[in-house]
Amino acid sequence: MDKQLRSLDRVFKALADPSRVRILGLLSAGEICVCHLHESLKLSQPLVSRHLAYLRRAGLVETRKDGLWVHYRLVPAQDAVTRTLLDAVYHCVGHLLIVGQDGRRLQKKTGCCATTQPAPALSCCSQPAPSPAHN
Amino acid sequence: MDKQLRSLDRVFKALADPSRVRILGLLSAGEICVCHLHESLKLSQPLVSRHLAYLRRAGLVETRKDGLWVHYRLVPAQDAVTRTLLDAVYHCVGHLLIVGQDGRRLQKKTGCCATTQPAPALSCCSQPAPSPAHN
DNA sequence: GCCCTATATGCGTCAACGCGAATGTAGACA
DNA sequence: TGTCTACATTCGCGTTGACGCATATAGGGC
Repeated sequence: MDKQLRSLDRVFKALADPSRVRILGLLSAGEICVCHLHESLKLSQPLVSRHLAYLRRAGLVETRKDGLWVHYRLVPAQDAVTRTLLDAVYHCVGHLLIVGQDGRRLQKKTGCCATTQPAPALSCCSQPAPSPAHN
Repeated sequence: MDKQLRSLDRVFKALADPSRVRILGLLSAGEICVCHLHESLKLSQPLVSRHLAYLRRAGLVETRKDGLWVHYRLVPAQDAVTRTLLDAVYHCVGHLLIVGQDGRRLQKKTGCCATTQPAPALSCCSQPAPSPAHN
């Protein structure tokens, strides 16, 4: 298969699961450790860990180890085309109500290992936004 | 599951296959009948038909019957968020070399039932573009 | 060394896909 | 009515993926 197409396909396949989309929605605000992810998403730890492994294999996230904790963060897109795509994806995911709820749950847990800043303002897409992440 | 999330998930799952991505790449230039699609893509007719059915179920394409022919075209996104996303997707897909090749093969067949106009100029994403669709 | 916590990974099961091959259906035309 | 063309669908098989459950690994503190 074409190399470009395979690369794009990896991205789309990584996005083709609602749990992974929610994970990316949280990560688009900054790096987060696994325990905060699985608590905020109300998903089991092995499930989140496997989805994170999938995203890692797809090249969408990378890790930073810090003692017992592993912090996940988004990987900046390599080329301009992918960057344009992922910008739009993360932007749109930020509009999801459920991601806003996840973000609010995350903020209540934050403090020990997350360095999440409030989600960036989403100005375009004139749409009833979930007024993300300000509980 | 959240309704918004389920809707977005349908889109991402529809994109999670290289054949469907190529189909959408061709359709982003205008409506095309099934026979031209499967010839341009060099994929079997049943295979293309099934992927088109998948895209139809996902709400990404719609059909127009014209005698024996069935013309497929993209469905405009319902809400602003999805529109932003799909604009970026179709734009990026248009940058794929293989989609440019598909488009050139399509142009050679066009004449009887396709109303394909040359792909719209892709100006952003400063990237070695496939200089799409001008054989 | 032991134990605890955070994370990752096997294993088994079930459902969803992807695809080729064959077949079905529907419209056009004689 | 028969036939041809364009398209859709069914069947069968192999692969991938999502998930729960259990278990392994790895680092920190004692």
